[in-house]
Amino acid sequence: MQNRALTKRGLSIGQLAERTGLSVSAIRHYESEGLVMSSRTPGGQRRFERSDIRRLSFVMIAQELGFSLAEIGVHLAQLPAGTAPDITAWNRMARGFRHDIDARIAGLELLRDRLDSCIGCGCLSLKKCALYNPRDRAKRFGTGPRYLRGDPVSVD
Amino acid sequence: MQNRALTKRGLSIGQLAERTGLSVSAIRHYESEGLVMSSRTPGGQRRFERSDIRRLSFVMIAQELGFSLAEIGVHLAQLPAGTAPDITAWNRMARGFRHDIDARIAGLELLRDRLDSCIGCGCLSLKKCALYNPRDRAKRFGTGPRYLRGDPVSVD
DNA sequence: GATTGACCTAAAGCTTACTAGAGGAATTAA
DNA sequence: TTAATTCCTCTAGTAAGCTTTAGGTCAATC
Repeated sequence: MQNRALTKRGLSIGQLAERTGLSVSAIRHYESEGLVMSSRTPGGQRRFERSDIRRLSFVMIAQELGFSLAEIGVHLAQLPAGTAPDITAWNRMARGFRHDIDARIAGLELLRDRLDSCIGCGCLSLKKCALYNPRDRAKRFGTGPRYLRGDPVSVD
Repeated sequence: MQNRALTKRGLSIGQLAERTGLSVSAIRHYESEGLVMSSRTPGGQRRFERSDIRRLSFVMIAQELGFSLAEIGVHLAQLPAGTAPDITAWNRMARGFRHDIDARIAGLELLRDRLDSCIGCGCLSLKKCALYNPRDRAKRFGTGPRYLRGDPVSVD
């Protein structure tokens, strides 16, 4: 099978995998999660658009930034599905995403600074420490169940 | 059972849970991962030190910053186990941790800036884009399998 | 001394993000 | 046309970080 050629209107899942560096199974998974869509050949095989390369590249970048697939999906939902989004659509989306990134970084910096002034200062009392104010806690990254309680916590 | 009183030399797991805001099961899990240690009563129940409150608080903070339990364990391993660490030990540990936080934030900022100049600029070509240089990719946060290939990726 | 609540262990379940394998059909190169 | 690929759909498994449940024990109070 040729690497470069488009398989008669559209990319096969294998070609898309090669272009993005993702595995075939990962792409199928992303499709099942609604991050990309595909049409089907009469035989039932997936065909993707060229613009899906960019879509999936965005997914990879956003993941590296610590966003979950669900969060990424929210942003991608702003782009037209099926057709190649134009510059305006991409830019609008990118701006919204950048906003989220900034918020995430700001949250990290805040926690870092608080850590500095609480544990780093040597007081060790942690009493009334800003770090333990649950209301201000930055949202956790990563996956898995997070049943962190919002209850006030007493620390010596 | 009294909330405030120490259960005859040491905190029970329930008391520790109450003080930290963690669940009992989470603390048991952390112990199984080596993040805290406990002694046992003649009857087999766990007893923790007061200093474990701070230890677990540190775990919570570090998690919120996006570190895995394994990574957190590496930092905590520098503190003496069983006894309350002194200010010097805490500060040494906090400095090392702060270094990791800074690295993490720097990585995020780098990716953010690259996103700006690649997707955000409107060029949409992504050709030779710095973001797709796998060597520079920041390590992903979160858990789960990451089989991101290091192969060069071709993007239209 | 009995009851009640806290605790114990061990095993299984849940979520996210995938991978791997089985069994079979569609494409494509020769 | 045939053989080699690639692709398809399930189903099941993996890792991290816990929770839940089951069946039973300990400890503090009435």
